[in-house]
Amino acid sequence: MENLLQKLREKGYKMTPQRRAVVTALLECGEFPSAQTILEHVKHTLPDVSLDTIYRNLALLVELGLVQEIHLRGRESNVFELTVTHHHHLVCLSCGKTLCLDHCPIDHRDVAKAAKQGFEIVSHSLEFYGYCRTCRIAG
Amino acid sequence: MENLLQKLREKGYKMTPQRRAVVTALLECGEFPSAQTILEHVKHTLPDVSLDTIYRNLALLVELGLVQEIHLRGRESNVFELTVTHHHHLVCLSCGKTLCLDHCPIDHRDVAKAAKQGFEIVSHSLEFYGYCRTCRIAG
DNA sequence: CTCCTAAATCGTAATATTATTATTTACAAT
DNA sequence: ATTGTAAATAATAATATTACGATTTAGGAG
Repeated sequence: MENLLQKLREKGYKMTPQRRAVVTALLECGEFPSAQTILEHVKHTLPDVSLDTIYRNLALLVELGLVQEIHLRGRESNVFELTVTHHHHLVCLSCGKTLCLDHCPIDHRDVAKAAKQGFEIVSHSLEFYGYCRTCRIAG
Repeated sequence: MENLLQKLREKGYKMTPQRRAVVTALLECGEFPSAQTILEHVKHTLPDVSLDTIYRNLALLVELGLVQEIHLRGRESNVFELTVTHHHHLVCLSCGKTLCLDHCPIDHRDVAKAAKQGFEIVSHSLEFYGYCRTCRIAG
């Protein structure tokens, strides 16, 4: 949280009760909450918060690298996770379950070198899709 | 296109005029059309086509690995591209421009090994975000 | 502490995407 | 050519996500 405050100040952003509540919700909601789930949690303390505020703050946290957004191809809404260490996810196309993958195969410097166009990479989004063991056995 | 017909047959899917028109549109629309752009192109020959059909066929083509979907973080709608060779994209967070990156740093076997959970990976989605040379110079 | 200003918020509207249902159609087998 | 069946479609509704405008607020400067 102190990390967050510092990053906000660096970029001229402010701390608000709503913003703090979104972070708290991410800490308390368990694994992979959606924007809706976070909204309901935040409403316990801030009943008038708007969904737009949730999305806006999540987008900001993603931009700051403090939160990871996970795209569940075609399924329900996207889900979110506090970034403890940078990592990626496996999404099962059959049951929709999300699994963590500790390993990140991306090196921004290597990619920027391959690009050869003066592009400055600041982040990336990567998900793997397939079938989990349970669904493979069932299917 | 013959490649497409074969892949469809393998999995029990059918070829329809709408499906063919979506592929034609991808060939003729220039770089990175959105679902809306493809809809308008298809309407020239099939005026009653529905947007749902466009999305459904694009999703199928993505599933078959024949089309790549590009997520433009927070900007307009997603865009699509026929897969000639598998590759990824750089998206500029300032002007929204999309650039191709010939190189793919992902090896499904390595990742599956790292996962160690019997997960079978069939595809992945990867985009890089940052700032293109033009926007960096502009400041 | 008060003022100032950019940032943030809420409420609402607009857009993007997916799901549902009844009907139609491709295509393989007869 | 006819038929049967699973897949595909169009129309519509539902949901997810983003944008906009008026108002409020955080937080630094005086």
